[in-house]
Amino acid sequence: MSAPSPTRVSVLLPFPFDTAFTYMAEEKLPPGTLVRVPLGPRMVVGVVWDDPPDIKIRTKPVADVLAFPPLPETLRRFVDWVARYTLSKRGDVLALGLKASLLVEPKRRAKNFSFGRADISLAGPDLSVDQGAAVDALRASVTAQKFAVTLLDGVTGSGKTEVYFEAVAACLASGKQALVLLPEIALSVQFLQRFAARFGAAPAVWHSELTPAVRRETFRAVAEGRANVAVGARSALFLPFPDLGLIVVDEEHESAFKQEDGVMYHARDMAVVRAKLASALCVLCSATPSLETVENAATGRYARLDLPARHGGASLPTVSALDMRANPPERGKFISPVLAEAVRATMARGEQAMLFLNRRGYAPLTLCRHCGHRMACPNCAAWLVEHKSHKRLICHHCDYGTLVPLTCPACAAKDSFAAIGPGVERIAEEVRETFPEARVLLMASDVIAGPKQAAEAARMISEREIDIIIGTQMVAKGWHFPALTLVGVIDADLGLAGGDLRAGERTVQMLHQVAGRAGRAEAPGQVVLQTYAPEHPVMAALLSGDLNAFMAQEALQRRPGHWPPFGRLVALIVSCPDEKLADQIARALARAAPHGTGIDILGPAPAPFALLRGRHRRRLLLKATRTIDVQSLVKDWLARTDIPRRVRVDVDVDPVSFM
DNA sequence: AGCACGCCGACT
DNA sequence: GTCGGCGTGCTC
Repeated sequence: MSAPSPTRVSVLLPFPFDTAFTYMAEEKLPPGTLVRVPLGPRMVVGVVWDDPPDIKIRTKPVADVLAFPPLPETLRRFVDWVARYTLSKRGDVLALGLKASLLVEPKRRAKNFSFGRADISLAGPDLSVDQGAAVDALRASVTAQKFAVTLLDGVTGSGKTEVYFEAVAACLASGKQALVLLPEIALSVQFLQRFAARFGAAPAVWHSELTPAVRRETFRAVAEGRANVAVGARSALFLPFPDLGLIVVDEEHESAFKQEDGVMYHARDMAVVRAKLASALCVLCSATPSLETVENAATGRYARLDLPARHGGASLPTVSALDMRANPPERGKFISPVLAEAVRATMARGEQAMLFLNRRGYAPLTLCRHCGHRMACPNCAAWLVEHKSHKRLICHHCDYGTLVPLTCPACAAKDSFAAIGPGVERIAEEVRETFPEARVLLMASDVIAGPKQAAEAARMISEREIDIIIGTQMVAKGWHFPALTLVGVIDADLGLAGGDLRAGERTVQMLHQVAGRAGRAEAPGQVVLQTYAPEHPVMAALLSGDLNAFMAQEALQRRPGHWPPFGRLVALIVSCPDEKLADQIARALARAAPHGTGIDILGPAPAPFALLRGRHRRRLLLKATRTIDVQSLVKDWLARTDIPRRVRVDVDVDPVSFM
């Protein structure tokens, strides 16, 4: 027996360093061990990493070894992988899971903490034949304990959730842990109730609004295996599951899975990687799967399960396009008389109607009738949006707010402002005028700010205290309201303008999801799309309900130019408070850009928000064929370009939003 | 990220 | 004469 002798250990710190630091330890510490180490004048928590320690550098000693299970190897490899893929620093990626969960010492332990220990002895629900077949297939995959990806494509209301709950049950029965990723946790009160009904307990929940104490307890419960199932937003991928058997990504097409700042990763894509590293099953669920996933299923990389019919005898809603050129609303109004009549008829039957407009506030533009001045944000290239509920003009990009001025700042005219265009507040106003007897509920993020309000809204609708719901995309998904039979889309064309690569795909997905709120029980559903372009392929797809044909058409358009998913994109966003300098560096990057077969450089062009939070932005796009290693290309590209410190270059691998 | 150091403007 | 602004650089 030899006495423990001091050794050097590599420690990755949750800060913007790509390299692990080397410290001196009393004895050998296995990789994954959590340690407290000195960093400059302070003490920080880091993780012993697998890199060889630096043998030359001067070291400080490890201060403390934390009593915590080592971070699993699969998580460490995942952190390395995500960093390499997104061109981020490994420390930044580590911080996604570690930050605010272990670094802070809570004053007291979390009260009423639920560990997320699901009870798998409870009986599952009665399933339809389709559901049963899908459950059997998923059970077989999850018990195989091998990496695989399955697309679960089910129409809205087909009971996808019940199906993947059975996959979760099978995973837990085999002694492994399960993770369910959802796009928005705040709205999942209904979801958590369904989970509790199936498993007899709430799952461990993970999202950005948790208090540090709850975060810490959850992190530990997952690491120790006491929590066997977690439900969370994208960063739940970085929880330290020692024995992960299943990842479900619900609403996999949702762009909310893409992190748009800091480490820019797509949680759906990284879920597949996490599953691969853990030899687990990954299930991607959607009624409107992304073209990426559809293509992976078509080429056989992913398995595919379909639920083509609604559950419990409900039928899919009928969809019609309302040509606004032939049926215009009254001057100053936005609801066509045809849609108003449909709302009236729905209420007369004692059913509920929902009007959807994906625009918050009262009016998206405030304009001086006298001189034409438009109220714009001083920090961003964006108009200020009037919010009557707050009596303010607000920038939706930086949260700048100001009172509506009494006189025009440009020409000093009094009371000269006109509200141009509708937001949901304005639609609510019109509805209250048109249907004074109706009980109206507005659902938008400024009114429904948290899970409590969302739950109360859901209760009011379920208990039939509401006749007409007006909402933004917050109402589009996940809800199940049996008495809701009419969905009216105020502006179906919104979102199609702008030439974004995925504008059509996104609009189809969102409107199909909203449409899916109608007629989920016995009473048949009806959807009315107000549009000025009823012949547009997006409308045609929604009318026919044949989304597969639409996606096939999308694929046909994207394939020849090697647009995603048939090629790869990397966006470089150059930003600087000084516009000239931003321009100059963007042009320097363009000159230094890589070239060769299969590589295209687009730009520099003003980024879609050419001014954001006081920074001028330019964008370059690298488009490459699938076999090209874009990460190395971009790394070298940045390395040979001189970038002054005041200029920031953000790299977005696989950008989703071009706005 | 955080913190120290450092060199220029308007205050007690 | 100092307090403090945040640009720059460093942390094993």
